[in-house]
Amino acid sequence: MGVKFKDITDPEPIEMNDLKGKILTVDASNVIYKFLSGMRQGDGTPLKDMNGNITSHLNGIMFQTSSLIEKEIKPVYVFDGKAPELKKKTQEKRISIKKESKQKYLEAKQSGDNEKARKYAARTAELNHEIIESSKKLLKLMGVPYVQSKTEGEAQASYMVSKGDAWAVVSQDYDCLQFGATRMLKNFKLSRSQSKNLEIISLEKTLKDLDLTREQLVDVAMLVGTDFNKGVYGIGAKKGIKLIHKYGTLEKSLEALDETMEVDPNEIREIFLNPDVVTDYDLKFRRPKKEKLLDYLCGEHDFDEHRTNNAIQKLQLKTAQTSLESWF
DNA sequence: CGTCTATA
DNA sequence: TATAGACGG
Repeated sequence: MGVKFKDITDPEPIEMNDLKGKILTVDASNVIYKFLSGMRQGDGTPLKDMNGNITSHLNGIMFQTSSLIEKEIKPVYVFDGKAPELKKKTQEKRISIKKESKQKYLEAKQSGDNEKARKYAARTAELNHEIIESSKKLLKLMGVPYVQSKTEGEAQASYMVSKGDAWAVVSQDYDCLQFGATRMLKNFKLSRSQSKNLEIISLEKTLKDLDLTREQLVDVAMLVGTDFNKGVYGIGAKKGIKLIHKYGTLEKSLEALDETMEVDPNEIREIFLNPDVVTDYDLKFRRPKKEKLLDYLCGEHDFDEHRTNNAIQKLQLKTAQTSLESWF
């Protein structure tokens, strides 16, 4: 879920058009999860091919990415590696919520309550090996770059932005700021109220507004609670900032509160400030493999040929231009 | 979630 | 041009 920093950031509105020509890093598990949970029919059943394979994620990746590239926005997908040990508790909690949801989904479906069924079905979405591998295969055929992180996708995606190799990270998760992303885009989506509430948060502005260093922001996060520690009961973002302003560090704040932390703060600092990242990534957009895409999506997974061809066209249009750009 | 279509 | 609904696989 990330840190609860909604109240202390000051996002600025931004238009989809302003992203023209920009490379954006996207936490792949994040978007794939959204496709898996959102792209369902009335009773909560996801999109499937005739063999029963789930295809919601392939549909989402294909049609979202092609539309972005048509708008000259270049998404780079960043896949999760191994999560830090400290995240175990957060992960276990998620698994138990998933189990509960599965039960409630089955109950609702049994009783014919479609609305409830759909709601709980969305929470049962699972990013298994097959989902991840099929997503990577599709991206490769599309000519869209992806990066396999060693650690958390969010950390790698943020690192690439901090290096200036990408312009912003697409995320709903404030962790990106602790990870050092200079810009994060919130409410990024294409359909419906597109760009209606698209927002950008600047790390520099955030730190300046709050009068904190990034190191101190991480300390505030630990007081509030992160995916890696529980946080102090009763301390939210605003109180956390006051404490760090007053005492300077997490340790001194804890001492003043007469509180202790269950884990070594330095271990969490390391996760946020010095994550194990890949540095030799390749962000080149390539020409889509048209025939293989048609084979894969229409042949293997029963996608509509006309719609698929349309999307491939959008990919081709821009890749032609982007490869041309690289000559200058 | 994202597309296309109907409707005003 | 903007919004609502049906559908995608």
